[in-house]
Amino acid sequence: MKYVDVVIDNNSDHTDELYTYGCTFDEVKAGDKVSVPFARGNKPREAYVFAVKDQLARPVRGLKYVMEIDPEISLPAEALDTCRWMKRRYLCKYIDGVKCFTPAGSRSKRGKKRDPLSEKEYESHPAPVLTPEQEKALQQIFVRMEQKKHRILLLQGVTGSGKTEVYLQAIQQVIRQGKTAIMLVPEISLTPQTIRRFVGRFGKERTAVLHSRLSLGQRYDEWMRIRKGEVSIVIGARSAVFAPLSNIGVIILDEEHETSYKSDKTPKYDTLEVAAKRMGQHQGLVILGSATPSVVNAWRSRSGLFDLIRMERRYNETPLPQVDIVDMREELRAGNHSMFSRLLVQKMQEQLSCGRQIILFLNRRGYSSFVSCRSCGHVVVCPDCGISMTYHKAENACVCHFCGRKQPAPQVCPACSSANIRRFGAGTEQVEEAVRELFSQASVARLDMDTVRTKGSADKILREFQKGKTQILVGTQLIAKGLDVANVGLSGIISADITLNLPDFRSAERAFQLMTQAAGRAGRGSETGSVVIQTYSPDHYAVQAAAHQDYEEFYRQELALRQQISYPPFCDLYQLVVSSEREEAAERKSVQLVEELRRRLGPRAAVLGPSPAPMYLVNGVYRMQVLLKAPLGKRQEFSAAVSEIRRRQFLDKKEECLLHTDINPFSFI
DNA sequence: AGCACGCCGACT
DNA sequence: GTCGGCGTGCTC
Repeated sequence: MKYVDVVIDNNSDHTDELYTYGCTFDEVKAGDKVSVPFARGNKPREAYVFAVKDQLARPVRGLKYVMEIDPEISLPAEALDTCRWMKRRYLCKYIDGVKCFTPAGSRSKRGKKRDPLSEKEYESHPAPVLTPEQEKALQQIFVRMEQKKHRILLLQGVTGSGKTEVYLQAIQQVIRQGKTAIMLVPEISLTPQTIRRFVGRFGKERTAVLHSRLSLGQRYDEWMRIRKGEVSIVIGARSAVFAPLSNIGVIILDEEHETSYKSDKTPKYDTLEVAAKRMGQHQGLVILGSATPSVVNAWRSRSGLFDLIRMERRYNETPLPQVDIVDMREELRAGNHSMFSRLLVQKMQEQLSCGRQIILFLNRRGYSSFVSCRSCGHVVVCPDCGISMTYHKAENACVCHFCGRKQPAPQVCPACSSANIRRFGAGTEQVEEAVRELFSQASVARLDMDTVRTKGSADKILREFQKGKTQILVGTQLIAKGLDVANVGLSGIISADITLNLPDFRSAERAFQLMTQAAGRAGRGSETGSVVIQTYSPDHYAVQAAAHQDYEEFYRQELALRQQISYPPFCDLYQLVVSSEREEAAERKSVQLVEELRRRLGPRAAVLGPSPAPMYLVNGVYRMQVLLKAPLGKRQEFSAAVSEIRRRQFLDKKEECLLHTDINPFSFI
């Protein structure tokens, strides 16, 4: 007879603990999925074995027994350890962590193969000759691999420096050593071309691809292939960091700065942290790649926490584009009220006349960003979320960009019935319209979440552009990604201010990354490209640094600011949201939370709030926000305090309040 | 969360 | 008497 500690698959905070059962199956091992009788009805429930013991540490009243062991699903010990760690780190439940590691689907009933790569053929491309810089980067990686110690490396390489080839050969080396690898890319770059490149190099037999387009069944089958050791490489988006590989040698995060590496739903994990936790147990490497690293990881790589490898030359030695900043205040003074500066129009004409393509960025979809009454000042606001609604001309509707709610655009002011209702702030829809008017002979396309939804895949729109069928492409930052080599002579940023002025401490970082990426799209062929950045803040350091393509300059200034006002990387920032259907309860409980935090963490702890959350009223739930800054090295203590407060003061449903926590969120909205 | 238990009012 | 409303408390 064995005894097992299990986690019940029950989505409740109240059952988030280890339950001890007897087990008559001697083959039971930690990680097994089992079936156990639970609660009064003794209804069979799924559970996961976290520990196996030969004796009970203390007597258990009413001990029950494991009914059966699922022969299909079993997690490696390392995964269990990562689940325990996730519970502490992200204040989630055991089962939330377990769900990350287990497939949602089930075995195919008819034993059919559901291989997502089965139909296609993949050409194998031999490894190209490396540039001296790539060779050097790779050697540094190999040296780290030889040491067989856990290490995190930041590969900071300018756009076009050939980072992907370095990843490919690093993976090759890991496989030669008989180990496995996980290659992570942002969902948006998980295109057929990317998949083709990796599968083409390593062959589909040894590669598994995990992405959001897979069906539950396909995902299950891929999971089984991985778990059985049939594959050596897993390529996928964020969630692939949980791939059940054993003997992992390296986990690579390409475009490390992308916000999609932070999960936005429970458990709100940071992919890099999970990768580091797993590789700590496997004694392997984590490689981060970016042309514009996040300030946090740039700092870690410069303070010795991570290793830094740089690649500063473009693969084909293409010169950097020429960047012009246009001060839109001066355009106004000169009587130009349009959204295009004179310089941008002139450059667009030049490019069109010599047959080159143009991309225009505006980081806001829709037609107008808000609708407001000129008589009384009323702004059309989403009734569910309380944020201003965006006008979409194609549908003549007001759309909430947070919850997606759509309603007809009002003809008169809903508050005072005045006909003086107007739309403000241009979006991509309006830019597209204006471009068509200004350049009626040119072919124009738009790429944003709206056109992706209605006009087929982003891939299709991008392909048309790459084939040269489209001359001008208007879009949000979606086009700053996926777009690779094309005949782009000019890249225009319609308004750098939208990103720059977001209410978030990372807005400058985002704006810099966006501008740099946009600049990187121009002139990737043989000729020098041109970039125009339009802004009302031409002297802002992020704009200046982007214009000079100078990452270090941006980093230096941004880091100084972060230090001054204590933001990451100099602290961990906790977003705590108290929510309730009763406004009064949310308010009272959030005040109590602040007092409790101060009492436990001392008066010097930086507790900000409570204040109404950015989305104060969402679907009938009121939300109060408290921000908490944990100084470096205090993370565990602060997390434990928050966890304890939640357990003692928010678990009882009489409180009518929930406490949501997000540590270092990527957005506060 | 989900489910059984139980205490109370309404109805055959 | 007994059916069923949902408030309460527990789950190895």
